[in-house]
Amino acid sequence: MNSYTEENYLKAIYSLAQKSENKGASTNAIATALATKASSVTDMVKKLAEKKLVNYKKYQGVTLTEKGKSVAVNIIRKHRLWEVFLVDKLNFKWDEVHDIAEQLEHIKSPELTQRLDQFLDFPKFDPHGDPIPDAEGNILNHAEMNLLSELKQGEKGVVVGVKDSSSGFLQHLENQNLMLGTKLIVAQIFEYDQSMNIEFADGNHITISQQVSHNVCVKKEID
Amino acid sequence: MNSYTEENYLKAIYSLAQKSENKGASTNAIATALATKASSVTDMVKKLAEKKLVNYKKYQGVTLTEKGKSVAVNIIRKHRLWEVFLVDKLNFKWDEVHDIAEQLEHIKSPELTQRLDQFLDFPKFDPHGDPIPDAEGNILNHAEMNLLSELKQGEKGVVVGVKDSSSGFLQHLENQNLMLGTKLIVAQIFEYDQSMNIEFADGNHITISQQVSHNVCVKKEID
DNA sequence: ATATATTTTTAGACTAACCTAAATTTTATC
DNA sequence: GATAAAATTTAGGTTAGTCTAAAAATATAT
Repeated sequence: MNSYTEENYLKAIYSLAQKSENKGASTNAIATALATKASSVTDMVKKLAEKKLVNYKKYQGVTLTEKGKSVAVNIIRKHRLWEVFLVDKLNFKWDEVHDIAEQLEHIKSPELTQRLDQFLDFPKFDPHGDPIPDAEGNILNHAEMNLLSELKQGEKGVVVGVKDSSSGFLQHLENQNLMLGTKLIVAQIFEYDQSMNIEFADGNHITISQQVSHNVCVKKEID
Repeated sequence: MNSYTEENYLKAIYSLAQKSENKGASTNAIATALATKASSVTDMVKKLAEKKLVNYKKYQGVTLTEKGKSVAVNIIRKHRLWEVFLVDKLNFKWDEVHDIAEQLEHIKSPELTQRLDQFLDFPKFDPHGDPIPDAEGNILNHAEMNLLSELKQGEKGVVVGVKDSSSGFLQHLENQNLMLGTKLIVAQIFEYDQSMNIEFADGNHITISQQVSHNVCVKKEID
């Protein structure tokens, strides 16, 4: 089992890796991210290396091992699920939840996480629009995702999530048959109000406002 | 702000004070409650005394100050609210929630506690039947409650809580169909070992040891 | 390529919380 | 009231995580 502090280091290293492509996280960068000193980072990184959670060579920066990545992603999963809970169920504003989720993410109980996920109807995005990793640690890369409103005429995509996860919006999508996994083609975009006509696999067409297309996340399909 | 560990000490001292009327908690008793050593307790108690959270005189045991009591009660409030959440919203069994609530009770955010309370419709009792302190720290008096072992032959009662909330004990009760809200009559008490035969509303009878009846709380029903 | 600046690591210390073992105080017993 | 037993405290040490200051390695600039 990893300590609260170890978990925070892994999370910081993970998110630094996201930002700077495939280079390892530097000692200083980690120190800045965690508001601590470089020497403390060196100590901790050695410990994480012993536990096979990071790859570390002196002076060469740090990367997560598969094991370390899986721990980090699980914490991010919990963080984002709790954020959904706080906003959707307890009516916090999206900008008030970070510090509380920062504490809740360390609660240890896989069963709790699973049940929370279910209670929240398996949300795919947190209130800030960041994707929530699934229980196996699969996480949608933000790079390979677009808002439906960003697609151009003729482009194909599959619905992978929503930005607005209010029950009103989800209801609306369901009424329109726009659901998770739905495949679609952008048939036409109307200049006037940026509303969009889309075609489903079964040939049916619907028109949606930009407000809607701006809150639906899709993965582009290239063929 | 108090550490996780300090909070656990305050909670332990509070609950020991409940049990043994108005005497201070002894060093050994605290050590046992927290599965630590007496010498560690002495160290921590000195620290809590410096912070004006407990009254402490060497060799004389410990009592909570008003400040310490208020911290302890707030943690108990959070613990019990989270237990309600886990059982009512996430469908955990009442004997599965203690360890998780033990972690959740330390989350620091008064706003969160308040909203959770509201989300749960301001519950007055946790799933084990223990009263939930309100935001000001007022807690319902356990006085109108008896241990099942205190009832006499022929007396009626309804199960409102447990003293031992270990999952082993709760499991045992469930197996015997002794649950929160269960109505019963004391059919017979066996002198030899003080074991007790009780009758349920449906006419079924079971016999329980004094160890069990001594850990079940009931509200007497007079008719 | 050498000197300088920056980054990183090491060395040595600190605090919180814990431990064991020994010393002290209180309580119980005769 | 002396003495044995039990409870409690003290003394000294450990580990996790942190720090400052100095040393070592790497990167940058002329």
